[in-house]
Amino acid sequence: MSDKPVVTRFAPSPTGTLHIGGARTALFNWLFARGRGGKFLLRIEDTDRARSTPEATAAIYAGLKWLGLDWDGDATSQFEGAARHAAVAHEMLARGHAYKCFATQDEIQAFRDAARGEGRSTLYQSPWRDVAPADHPDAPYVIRVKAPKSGETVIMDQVQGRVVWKNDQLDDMICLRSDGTPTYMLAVVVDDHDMGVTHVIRGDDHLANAARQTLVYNAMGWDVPVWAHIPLIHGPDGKKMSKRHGATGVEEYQALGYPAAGMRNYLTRLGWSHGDDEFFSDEQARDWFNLGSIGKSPSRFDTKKLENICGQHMAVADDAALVAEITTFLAATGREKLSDDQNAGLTRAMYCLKERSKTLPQLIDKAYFILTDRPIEPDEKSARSLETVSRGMLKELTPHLQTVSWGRDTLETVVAEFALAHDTKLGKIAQPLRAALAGRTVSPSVFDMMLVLGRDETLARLGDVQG
RNA sequence: GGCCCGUUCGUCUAUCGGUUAGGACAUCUGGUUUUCAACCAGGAAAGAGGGGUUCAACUCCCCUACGGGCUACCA
Repeated sequence: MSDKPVVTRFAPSPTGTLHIGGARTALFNWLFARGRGGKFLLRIEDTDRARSTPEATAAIYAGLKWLGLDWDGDATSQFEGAARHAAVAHEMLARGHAYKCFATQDEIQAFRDAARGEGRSTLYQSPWRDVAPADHPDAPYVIRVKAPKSGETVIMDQVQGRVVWKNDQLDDMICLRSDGTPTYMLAVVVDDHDMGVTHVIRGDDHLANAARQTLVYNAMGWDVPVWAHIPLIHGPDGKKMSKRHGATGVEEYQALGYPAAGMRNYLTRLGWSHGDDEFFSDEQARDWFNLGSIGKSPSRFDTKKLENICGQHMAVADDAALVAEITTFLAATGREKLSDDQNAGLTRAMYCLKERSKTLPQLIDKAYFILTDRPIEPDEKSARSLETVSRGMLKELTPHLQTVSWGRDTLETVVAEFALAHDTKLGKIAQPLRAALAGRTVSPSVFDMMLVLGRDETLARLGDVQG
């Protein structure tokens, strides 16, 4: 069983956007499969017709695509397998591992109320469990599994270890509803089995379900998959991540401009470790990822660390890839796309932009000088460094720039000597230069801007502010 | 209520019976600097509490506290 090719799956229910916790679950499944030459499948758990929406399904696809988590084959719909699920329920019935229960929901509710009132277990004990078919009424029924009354059910979990339940704690859960539709508990097992899933990696809110689902595997005589129940991601206050904490959906992080590579790295490291390694490539993540190094306790989401990791990824990213990522970012956030000239400029400037930004918006902000055309309209802050004295200095500096050879070293030398000759600090001349070139107080180095802009454009911008 | 899971610096984590309990982010102090980012040097910062087991426990066992999950004809 361990030498079978790995098959993992991500099985979200389409009732909202792709939650950050779901994204990490998907990521772990993807990493595990991709690192072992296995398959990563996507199944949409849409059996709850009332809550499932096509928009949510689209959001899940979009979120996974943004994160770069590609799945094998087409995504499947759980709902479409309803007939197959029902057939399995009836097969369990035929095998004597399930039974028809004619209890009404009112009867069950009354049982639970009474049980709770008396402090007994609220697990429903159906009176129909051992009733012969000949004595069945002609009435609506559900199909329940026959949970063993004694002994125990053991889950060997790659993250949680060995977890044991006394069988009398397991209820005869419903597999087929009275309207003939399958419940989630049945459908997951059938689908995972039919899809050949070898490793079920999911949130630990499903840990207890694993025991109940084992009943179905056993009833059908199917191999139980390898389990790995991973702890949930919490907000900064340790509570389950929710809207109160700010962004919860991956599309929000995309809109905030976190690069996907940084997001993957951060999410991978959240709850999983490989010694002291914090910053790594996708390739390393795939090679290193394993189930045994997943932590057992929930981890808190830390935006500061996310930013730090993202900054490191941007700094080493390929220039063209970053330009492409910015293009999709602008499109995804409904902003105007860049012109060919702007794209070319951005590409030329990328070397000095990427190492000073942690998010895409920060990078775009610093790229202002290359994305804007003359005449530059200085913002309020930068305008302050363009008073009379500064303008005079720029005017004096200009001739020097007309003749110098246009290279980083020579430019630095010229400006430094100019500052020295005027008995002033480099900063005193750099700020007005920055204001003239970028119209902002924050930008790349003035020398980098001059190089990227070129001599003509630089001189033109300097001329613009000299009045 | 019942069952199950968890608990190392503020945060993410390393450690898998013997360490001055390590790293990273954040934070603080210096330095560098042309703004931002970065960089260099240094500081502060942790084993929830209580019992065991052991020559030795963060590490194994038990109890308590706290946090979380499940307990649906939801997924």
